[in-house]
Parts: sequence; C-alpha cells; structure tokens
Amino acid sequence: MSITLEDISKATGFSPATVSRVLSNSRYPVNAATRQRILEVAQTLGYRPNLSARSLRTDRTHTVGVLVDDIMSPFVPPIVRGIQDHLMQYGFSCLIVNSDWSPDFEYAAIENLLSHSVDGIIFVEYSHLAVHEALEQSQKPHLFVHRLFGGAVKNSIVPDDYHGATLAMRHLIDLGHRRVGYISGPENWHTSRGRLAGYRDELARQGITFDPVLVQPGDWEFDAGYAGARRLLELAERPTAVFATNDVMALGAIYGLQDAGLAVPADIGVVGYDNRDFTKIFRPQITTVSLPAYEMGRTAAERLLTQITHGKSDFEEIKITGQLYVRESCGADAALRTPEEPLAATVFRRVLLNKQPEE
Amino acid sequence: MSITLEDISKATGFSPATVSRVLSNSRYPVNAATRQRILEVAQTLGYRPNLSARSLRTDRTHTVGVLVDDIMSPFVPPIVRGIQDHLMQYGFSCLIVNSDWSPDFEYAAIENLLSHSVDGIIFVEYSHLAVHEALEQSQKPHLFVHRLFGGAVKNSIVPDDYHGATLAMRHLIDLGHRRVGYISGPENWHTSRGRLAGYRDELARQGITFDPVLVQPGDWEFDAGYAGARRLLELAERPTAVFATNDVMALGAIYGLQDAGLAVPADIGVVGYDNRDFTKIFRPQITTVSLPAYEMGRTAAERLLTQITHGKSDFEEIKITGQLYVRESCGADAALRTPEEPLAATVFRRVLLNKQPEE
DNA sequence: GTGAAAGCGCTAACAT
DNA sequence: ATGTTAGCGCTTTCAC
Repeated sequence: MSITLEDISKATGFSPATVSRVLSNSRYPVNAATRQRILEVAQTLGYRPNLSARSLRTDRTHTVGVLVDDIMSPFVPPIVRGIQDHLMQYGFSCLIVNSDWSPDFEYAAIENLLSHSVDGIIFVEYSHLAVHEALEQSQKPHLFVHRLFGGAVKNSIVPDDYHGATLAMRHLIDLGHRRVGYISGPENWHTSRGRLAGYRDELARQGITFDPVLVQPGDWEFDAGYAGARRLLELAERPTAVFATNDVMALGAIYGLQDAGLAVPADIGVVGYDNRDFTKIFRPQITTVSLPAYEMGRTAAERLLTQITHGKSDFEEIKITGQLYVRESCGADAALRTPEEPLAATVFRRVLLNKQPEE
Repeated sequence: MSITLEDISKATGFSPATVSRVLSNSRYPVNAATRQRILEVAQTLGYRPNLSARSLRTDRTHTVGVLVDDIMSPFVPPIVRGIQDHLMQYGFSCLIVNSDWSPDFEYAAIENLLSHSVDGIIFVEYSHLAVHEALEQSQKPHLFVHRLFGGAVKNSIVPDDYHGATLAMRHLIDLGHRRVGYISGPENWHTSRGRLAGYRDELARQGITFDPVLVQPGDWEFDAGYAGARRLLELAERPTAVFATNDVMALGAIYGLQDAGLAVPADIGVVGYDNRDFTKIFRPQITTVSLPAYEMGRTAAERLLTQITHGKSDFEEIKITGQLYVRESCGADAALRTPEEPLAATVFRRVLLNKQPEE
C-alpha cells in the first residue's frame, strides 16, 4: 500500500542501505548521481518514511511531549505555539496532553508520553514535580515553562515578573504618580511575589516610601480587583493610580472606580498585567505589561532541543521579559501609546475578504 | 534500559506471545492465573509498551492528527480540548499541527501526519480541501470541524448558526422588540449566512416583516460593530435592539451606542454571538449565544473514532447547537439570567487557595 | 561507494 | 491455553 525503502530499492537497483542513507539525510557518503536518482524515484513514487519503523530502530522519535494543565487556559495556546514554531523548524512534532492539575493524570500522561518514546517533555504551567522515577531513569530531558507555584527550579522558563512590575511602576511614576495602589495575586504564586518585589523596588529606586496600606490582596479574579479598588478609595490618603497585577483585576478595578464616581484615567490611572486580548477592545484600553507566553514557549523548545541533541545539562531558571503596552487607562499622552499589531487571525481575514470570492 | 516483553517473558517463564496477549489487552484466551502473574510482574518491573514497535507491527498508532489553522485562534483550544477528552477515553493521543491558513503548510502537515501513521485526521477551522491524493489513497478517515468557508461538506461538524440566531431573535422578540438591527459577518463565511437566515426566519415566524435596511455589513471586527451601530441610529426608524453576530462586534456596537448617548440596555438592547470569555466580565455583561466549540470537537473525535474502528463511512454535515446565555445587555429581567459556571482554571485556583500553603 | 544482514519490540498466524 | 516463528520498515554495523 504505502511506499517503502524496499520499493525504492527495487525501482532503482540500489540496496535498501544506500536508499536509506540518502533518504534519512545521513551524512554517510553516497555518490552524487546515485543520490540524485534515488531522490527522483522517491519523489515520483511519493515515498514517505515510516516514522514508527525509524523510531523503533533509532530510539528517537523527533516528537516531544507537551504536558499542559489545560489547553484552554489563557496563556497555554501561545506558549504551545511558541514551542511548536521552534520545534517545527527542526522537524519535531508534539504530542499535547492535559493534566487538569491532577498529580494522577500527570503521572498517567508521563507514562503515556514515555510509551510514545518522546524525546523530551515540556511541562506547561502545572507540574506536581514529585520526581517521576521512570522519567528520571529514562534520562530524557524535560523542563518547565511558566510553572505557577513554588520557588525557582532548575530547567525552568518563567516570566520576569519583577522586571515587568518595574516597567509598569516606572511608567506611572514618570507620569507623576507618587501614590500607587497595588492589587496583588495570591501569595503562593511566585508571579505574585515577583510583581510585588518589582513594585516595592521601583518605588525605592525613585525615592518613594513604600506604604503597606496601598497593597490590597487579590486572587486574580474580577471581584478582587473591584473590591481592592474600592478599599483603596477608602484610604485616608487616596492613591492617584492603581497597579492591578493582572488584567482581569484591572478591569474589576476600573469598574470599581467608575462605580465610585471616578473617571479612568482622568481622575485615576490604572495599569494591568498580562496583555490579555480584551485589554485592547475594552474602554478605556488597558495599559498593561505583556506576559511573554509565546517567547517562553519558544525558549523552552530551544533549550529542550539543545538537550535532546547534545545531552542533558541542567540550566538555572531563565526569565523572559515582557514589555509595557501603553494604552489609555494609565492616562499617558496619545503620543506615548505603543503601536498595536493585529492578531494573525485578523490579518488572515482581511486578506481573505479582499481575495476570496464565494467558493 | 527499558523493559520489554521479552524481559517479562524471561521473568515469568511464559513466551513473549502469551505475555503480549495479556499486556496488549488482546481478547485471546489466557489462563486467569497466567494473566495475573504476568500482570504482576509487568507492574513491578514497570513495563511500558513500546508504541513504535506496536504500531510498526499493527499499522495502527492510536494517534490522530489534528490540523488547526492556529492553536491561538479563539475557538481552537476548546475544540481541541473536546477532541482530546474524547480521544483519551479510548486511549488515543493527538498530534497537533498549525497550517496558518496556507495550503502549502497544510499539505506538508498532512504528509508529516501520514508519516507518523496517524489513524485519522481532524481538520479544524481551515482546510484548503484540494483533495490530498496521499490522504485519499491512505484510506484514513478524516473530517472537518468548524470549517469556516464554503458550503456544506460531507464529514463535517459545524455550529448550528441558524438555530443560534433563532434563539437570540426569539429572546429579543419575547422581550417586546419588533425592530432589531442586525450586524452581519462577511458574506463568504457560511456562519454569516446561517445566522442571517435564522434572523430572517425567526422574524417571519413571529409575523414581523424583514426590513433590509436593518442589516448592516460587518467583518467580525470591533470597528464594524461600532460603525454598524452608528448607522443603525441614523435610520429614519431606529431599531430598539441590535443583534451583532459576534461578541467582538457586539462590544463595538455597545460603545457606538453609548457614544451616541444611549444607555445599554436601558435605551437599546444588544445581543452578541459566540459566548467569548470577555462577555462575562464586560459591563453590561453581554447576552450571547454560545458557539459550541467543545461539543463540536468532542463530536468530531467521536465520529472519527467510529470510522477508525468500523471503517470509513461518510456522514452528512452535522450541526451542533449552542445555547442562549441571557445576561445584561439585552435588558432581560434578572430573573431570566442564565446561571454562570466558573472556568476550570478559576475552580482550580479556588481549591488551591484554600488548600495549598507555601511550598 | 555500495551491499548483506541483523535486529529494534511487538503481534499474529500457525503450530501444538 | 501456550509456544514458535516470521516479519512490520527502517538503520547500522560490517564486509567488500
């Protein structure tokens, strides 16, 4: 049914060995004319290597496992895309599995991936990290992207939350704000800790004393942003701006402030974090710092591939920096706005609208 | 290094064949005690089948290819999740590849998937559908989910846009609206045609004459919603509600109406379509009809698996219905609101906040 | 520069 | 109910 090496071998008269050497891109020497001929025949016959056979023989699948908490979580798709784009360049594919934040599912998924003989595994967002014996024994490289909990861990790629918070604060301070309310994430997320440290340190660098009453607790959800903003307004000395440490809370905060009769940004500025899609279509458009999901994924794939090719070698936590997107909610001059790039899907639609008539 | 059937064979004294029969869940008869013993040993030794070897032998990989336009497109992750959840139940994994709306990339991806000997392929959203010869020859089942362009096609699973539009219109009419503005999608998307037909037919069913001036063109983007709403307000006879056929345009429409000095929903109601995440956090919360992405994915996987197991057999286009989510923007009574369910990630966070202390 | 042959781990046909 | 054997398609020694 499907064309095999042997078919090509018969068709060309060369042995399967030679054919293999040509078709598997081996750098074993083969006469140029021979190579040429084999390539031609393979092309016309429509040869497609049987990857199962190849992997059985070589114990390398050119496939990596990607273990995500949930493909539907907001930052997972861009992380995955970053991984895929890099892998594809090197002829690797990926098998994606969800763990649903369950150690048991995670364990089963790892077993499954190992059964598939993946060449390495990338853990996205969640990882129970109870050292998986089989995984350790397999000596397959594996690393962590955007791991949400716990402290720094080897072989992990995380966002540089400290730096991001610094960017947001620096921007607000440049805008003249001295008293900036802060709405935090849950304490056990290292992202929360990083952003808070950035907030405090940037204040210090600008010679502004940190005032703990300005720090409101939050849990990343809308209501926490709303409530936090309201509490900030009850302070004896009100802040003139609010740094909500994710976009969802920033949205809640804006509504909270508006409900209290304040205009954003005219009366009080707001900055979010993450650069979620909705920050661009909401009004006022939300100034925010990007969570560099795509870049983290790409970096992860890059490091994994290095380890797959050159052998395992631990690296220290890598931090990827995001950038500040100046929009409206902070109150900055229009001239300071960051130019926006349309989403890929939008670009595609535009092209299509102009080109493709009714099918 | 890794445990093989032969290891188990030696450890138990049974032949590899018997061991295989037990460990591959063959329904070939094996003595209960033998089975028991083999299972035990396999367990303690940590046997994990080598899927490459198995697939080389059986020509079945228990893997399906999922060819998406872009994993980052809004509806793709839930579709993929639906596919994965169903596949997982039957021990199937999936290989996900992006086509970026390019026929060439799509072609290459199919070749790649066939090389991986996937048992079937699901095309998500985009498909050039220039009948891929190798794919046809392979006789592997393949089908289409949420195909965006062109007319009805066999073996495809699409949203029931007609029905969804009907739900939205019925709701608005029940609320007393007789004159409902309509903001359309691009004409060459069948989703646009389905929604428009639902709009017209539901009007007819309720004895309301269709007025073409109420139909404004759109391209799914924010600006089209905004402009469409403004144009509707310039009509001699203004509508009392607007049905924007996706949530992004609904958002644009709401801002357009607000900029014209109208309150939503007090002065004019708005209904969107798709049930995007932001409709729940925006104010007013947007009433919308869900695009049943997850269910479409699940159905696709189900049909594909049927074909993989029982042989290819074409089916006519399957339409999956979404449901109406009554929120605030339509102006319905609070009593009529659809109860909301939190996102999986949110639930997880809540659990974690209560349980997991500092690591 | 090319070919012959072995074997990766597994399953299935064919014995027994 | 169990064992023997062949072979899936490929790569890789090892010969020549």
